[in-house]
Amino acid sequence: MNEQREDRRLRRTRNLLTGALIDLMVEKRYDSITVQQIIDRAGVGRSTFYAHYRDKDDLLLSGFEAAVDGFDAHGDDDGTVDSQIIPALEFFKHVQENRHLFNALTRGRVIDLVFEKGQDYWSKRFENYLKGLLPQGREPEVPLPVLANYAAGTFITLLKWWLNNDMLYSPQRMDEMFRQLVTPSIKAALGN
Amino acid sequence: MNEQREDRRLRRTRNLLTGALIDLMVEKRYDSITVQQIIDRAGVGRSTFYAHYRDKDDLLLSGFEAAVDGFDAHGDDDGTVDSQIIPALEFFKHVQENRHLFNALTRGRVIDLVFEKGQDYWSKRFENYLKGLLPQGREPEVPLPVLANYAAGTFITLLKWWLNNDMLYSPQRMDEMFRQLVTPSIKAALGN
DNA sequence: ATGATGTTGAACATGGTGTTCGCTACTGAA
DNA sequence: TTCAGTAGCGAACACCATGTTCAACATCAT
Repeated sequence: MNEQREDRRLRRTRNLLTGALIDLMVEKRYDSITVQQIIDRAGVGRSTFYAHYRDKDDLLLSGFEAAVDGFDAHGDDDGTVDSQIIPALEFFKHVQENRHLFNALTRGRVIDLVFEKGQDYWSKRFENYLKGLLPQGREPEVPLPVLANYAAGTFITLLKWWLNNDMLYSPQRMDEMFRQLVTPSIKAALGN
Repeated sequence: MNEQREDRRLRRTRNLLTGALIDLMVEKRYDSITVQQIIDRAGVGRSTFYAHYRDKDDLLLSGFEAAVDGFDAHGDDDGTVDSQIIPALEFFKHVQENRHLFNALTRGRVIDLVFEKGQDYWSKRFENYLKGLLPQGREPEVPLPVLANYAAGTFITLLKWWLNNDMLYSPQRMDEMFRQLVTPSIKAALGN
């Protein structure tokens, strides 16, 4: 009940701060942004900031988590090599919807940190998937961990390129490219 | 003549500082390293540090340039799709020889900055190369800029994986994998 | 109205940065 | 060997960002 309400002021303050940080990240490198600048831009008191967040990084990650919330892999199994494991289309769409945040992350040079986790996660899932796909007793031409890391890395690379080029193509096209690039290599490496 | 001499003390001090920074980067994140820690470890006076370098970043980049000096693409043309453009084997070898520095860069989370430049450079060269390779009037399935960025990105991804896994395989094997992964996709995208 | 909770901003302690300067120690050349 | 020139030293300093504390004020539900 009381937690339910959550006092609109709380949410308002957090939104102001997150918005100010994103604003600033569009303008300058993340490391060069000071807490003072954030609270000035947000019109929020200094102590209020520290009542909500431990430091600048905390604010950043909270904002990011909020934006990623509500995103969960759907796993539409259409039979191709990788669709369930790396839900590329879903993710491209999601990034497009939150382009403001992701652009800021890119400019602020924090995107690497964020995507690193994603790459690890997808790489592991993909490796398990490939393990099941490989015929018994057969050795792939490229070791599975490398192969999995390659696939996840390609996805991240495409995502970065897309963000750095004003999302020139549609999410559908990007997803298509991802598969066009990764599928031949995977098939060749697995030996069929 | 006078520049030739260069007082051994100068070089010694610089080596001490670079070494201390690398030492520290092996232990902790780059941003958490202070100038004080560097000069303590190096046994060098504070003012001496600032006489040589403008700041921490300056020291880092100088050290990196020094290590990359003496490396230049050989371009051994053996007829496969990419050997001249991205001299992967040469680079894997070079990284292995300077593994100390590259490991430190990786742990210090600065590697992204350094490789970003490399990826841009290779991507552009590769795009030009592919442009010449494509039959007149034919459209590739994946746009050339994306394709080039993909190839350069794959190389960087492999390099990072290699560094993060104790250089498990030989430079020759890594080079081989790079080609096994990239070649099928390139061929498929170019339509042959 | 009242208590609970959120906000404010000044003041403060702390710690890193980069500069200055008088002194010492070493170097290479004659 | 001598000596002028150069490099290194480190204490002291001004500056600035961080994160904490606190007393006063604002807002809301009941």
